[in-house]
Amino acid sequence: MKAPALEALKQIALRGGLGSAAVLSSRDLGTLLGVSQQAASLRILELLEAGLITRDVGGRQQRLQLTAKGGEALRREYAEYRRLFEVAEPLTVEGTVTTGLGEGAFYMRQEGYRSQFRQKLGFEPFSGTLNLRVEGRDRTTLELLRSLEGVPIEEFKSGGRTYGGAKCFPATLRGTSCAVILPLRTHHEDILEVISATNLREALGLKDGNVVELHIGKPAG
Amino acid sequence: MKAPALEALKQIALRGGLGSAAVLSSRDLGTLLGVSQQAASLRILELLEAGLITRDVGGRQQRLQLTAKGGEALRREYAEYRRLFEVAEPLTVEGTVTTGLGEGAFYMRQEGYRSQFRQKLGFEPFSGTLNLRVEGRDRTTLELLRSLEGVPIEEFKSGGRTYGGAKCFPATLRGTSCAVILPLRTHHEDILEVISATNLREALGLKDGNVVELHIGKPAG
DNA sequence: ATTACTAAAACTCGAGTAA
DNA sequence: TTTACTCGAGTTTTAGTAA
Repeated sequence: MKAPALEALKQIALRGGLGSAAVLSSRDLGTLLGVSQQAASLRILELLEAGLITRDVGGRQQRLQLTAKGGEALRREYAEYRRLFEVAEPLTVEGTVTTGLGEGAFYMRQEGYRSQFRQKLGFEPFSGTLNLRVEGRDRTTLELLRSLEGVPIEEFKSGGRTYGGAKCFPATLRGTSCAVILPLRTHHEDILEVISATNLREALGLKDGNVVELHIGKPAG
Repeated sequence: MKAPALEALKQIALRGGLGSAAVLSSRDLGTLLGVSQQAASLRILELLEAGLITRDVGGRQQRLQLTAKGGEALRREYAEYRRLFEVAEPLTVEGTVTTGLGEGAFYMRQEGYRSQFRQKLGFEPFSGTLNLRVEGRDRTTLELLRSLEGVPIEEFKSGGRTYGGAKCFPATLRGTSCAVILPLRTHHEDILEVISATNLREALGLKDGNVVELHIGKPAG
């Protein structure tokens, strides 16, 4: 997609075309873009052709609205900017301590994972995970983490079944170094699993409902 | 600024040119942008000309780095995308209490402003402003605010001079309701001015260097 | 008032190439 | 290898104008 078209798409979205229809003449769009009415008219035709917007030319005032495809195009662009500004600095996530189903501990006992943690994170993990529930705007940060590379944990087979891959992000929790682990095939839950060399719950005296800040340091792109 | 130049600036930033220098030949930049080496070379010259990047052509490998101006340009763009996808939730900004030059207090004594605050914000403002310095990633939120409408404060004339317009955003600071005021003709400083019915500095016992969280509630698009 | 066509001007691009 | 110039081809833009 060409840059001028994306710019036009963004302006239509800013004028309300993302969730609803934006009333926007080609002259006004031209003014917003700093080009002529004719050029803006062309932009609109291009966007229609590419299936990024729909139009309703009701005599006097045309109404422009982004399609799902158009919204996705903007979201991809947005993700690049987020990567630029949110990843450059350490990420902080606030989470509420919760008790999981115990599967975390089951996976943490598998040697196929343990050896990778030793090698790639540099510590022998305690055989249990600390589950943090993430809420509100911090969920955006969780989504961002999912889009980053992190430290790859490879999948492996053992005892006739496959253990899926994951990615880790070194972090600190109340000064204790640890790591966030995200399964590659995630269910997009709002839960962060934290592993550490020690039993974080005991070492830090954490109870269900406690709110903690997790600092995720400079993850790789 | 033209869209292709912005695109090039973004790619340089994504390759590490935001905080540090990106090693990036014009051929590689061309590949990233989907244009020829020659066109990418032109882009670089344009960005240098506009003062958005600096370059260090050390023989074999040129190093490109964004200037403060270049970083700001990207941040403004980012703010527009955030406006599209994130405005639904209340904004939180962290700021450090600082002492300004006292012009804030001068403006706050002008009846032309005071009457508008009474009418539009519903309180009689204390004749002084609390200056908060905003740093790091929160500067993006400041840009986002600048791109929003807020409560308009009209310009007016008095005593032979013109007092410029501004916009306000109702907010709370440590539970005390207040408002952020942004001049329309801003110098893009990293300072937020906060007004309130009370002397916030005294009422909350704030001193220079104290860090406070400002919650800006659901600003209008 | 709109949108959008035509034609010409103005740009931008990439090939060739120099340094 | 680099970067970046010239120049012709192709593309985009705008003014004029129709519908």
